[in-house]
Amino acid sequence: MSPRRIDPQLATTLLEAAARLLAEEGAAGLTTRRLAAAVGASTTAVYTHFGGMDNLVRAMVHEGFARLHRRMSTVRATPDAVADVMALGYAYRANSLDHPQLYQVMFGSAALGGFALADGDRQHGKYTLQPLVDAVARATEQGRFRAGDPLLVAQNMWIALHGLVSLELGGYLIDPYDADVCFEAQLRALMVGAGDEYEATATSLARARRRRSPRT
Amino acid sequence: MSPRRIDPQLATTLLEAAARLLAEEGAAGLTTRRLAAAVGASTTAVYTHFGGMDNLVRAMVHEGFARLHRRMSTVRATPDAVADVMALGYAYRANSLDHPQLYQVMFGSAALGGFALADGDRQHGKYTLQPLVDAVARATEQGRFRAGDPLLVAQNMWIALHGLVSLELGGYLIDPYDADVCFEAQLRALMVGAGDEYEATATSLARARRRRSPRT
DNA sequence: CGCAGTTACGTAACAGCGTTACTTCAACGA
DNA sequence: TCGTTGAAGTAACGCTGTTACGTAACTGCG
Repeated sequence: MSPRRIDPQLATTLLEAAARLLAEEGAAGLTTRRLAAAVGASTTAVYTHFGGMDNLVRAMVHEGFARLHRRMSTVRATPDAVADVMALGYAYRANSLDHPQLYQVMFGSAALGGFALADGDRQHGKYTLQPLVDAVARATEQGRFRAGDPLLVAQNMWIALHGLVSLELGGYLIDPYDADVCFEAQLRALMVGAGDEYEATATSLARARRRRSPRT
Repeated sequence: MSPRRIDPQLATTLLEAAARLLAEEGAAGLTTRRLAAAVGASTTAVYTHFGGMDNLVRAMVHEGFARLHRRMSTVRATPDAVADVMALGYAYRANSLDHPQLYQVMFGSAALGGFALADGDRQHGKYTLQPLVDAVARATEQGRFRAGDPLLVAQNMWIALHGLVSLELGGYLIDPYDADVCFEAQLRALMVGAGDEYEATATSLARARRRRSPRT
């Protein structure tokens, strides 16, 4: 193949093609050679622009966290802070289901050829969690949650949510309760665990369900 | 290398070597060639005994679930069923930390060369969960948990536990709350979420902590 | 005891992987 | 117009899982 014109946007093109490959064929389908073929370049392009597959995947992960943050940020505060927390849970799960392969790479559930995230990469979840922390703080101020550190409470909710999404994407939640049932039961249990009254969670859950956003 | 005597126990030898390789060098270190070299055989042995790396890993996963089940079964029922539930949580986490690489393979957090579990393999978690289901049922009978399906409650606890262990093993729980803090906070939140009184969970947690078993 | 038949295993190869010297050639400034 | 710079291609290295083929060892039968 003859040399192509130098394309300064090749980095972006590579990232988009990599995202498509990952989404359509999974982690095993994302290889340097297939990626290069997809954009009509050679495998060297990955190295000139990213220095290797590791960094390219890292860039995808950053984009994944940014998208998750954007999606969480669309959840607006309402007078019912507990419903806000639940709505954030819906948003988190919906984003994961919209980008399942990317989610599994973001949280190490899919090893891309021994690729490993650097320590710093994992901390992108911190600012992503901020909307949840805020909602938890408001629920605490409203007296629905027990007094406590909103960050710790939010982190534990995130942990539980991740468990559900992770097992759902892995296909472990099929018998006898599917992921939908587990998810809503878990949302209520999380709110009660944080201090809310069991009966009150039903109303907030109904409100949160009505706020579910369409696929992005 | 000259042909060795036919070893009918080579399958077992391979499994043990594979477990050691996985534990010591991680998923990336477990390759057919290194495995073959470790037992002084050729890569063909993997295929005659297992039909490929997939089935060998599957056998390791089965063993992993069996070991998890054994460990969960060591938790005895006491008059404080909530403490029993918590003790099962400790056992679950301890087993995962004792065999981190295996845990990540069991739950798909480490892709071994595109290896994927079959649907049936994932259902080994069902009987593994039985001790937890029993303990939840007893806590319900004792009036500490809200009336409800013990299986669903137990499954949600498992989901949250898996989230914690999964993120802990992935190195995501470092700032500002480490995994130990999150774990005990989550245990209490799970019990409260299931219906227990917040104050009562402190006593049960103290009991469960005293029952922690040494490494196996 | 001796001779098939079956099976376990090693050798060697294939395709594909990430990665990297080395080369070529387009783009830009003087 | 020419020299410099840097992006991209070619081709190779060592690694991976997998498999066709040959061989040697064990097993059952006469």
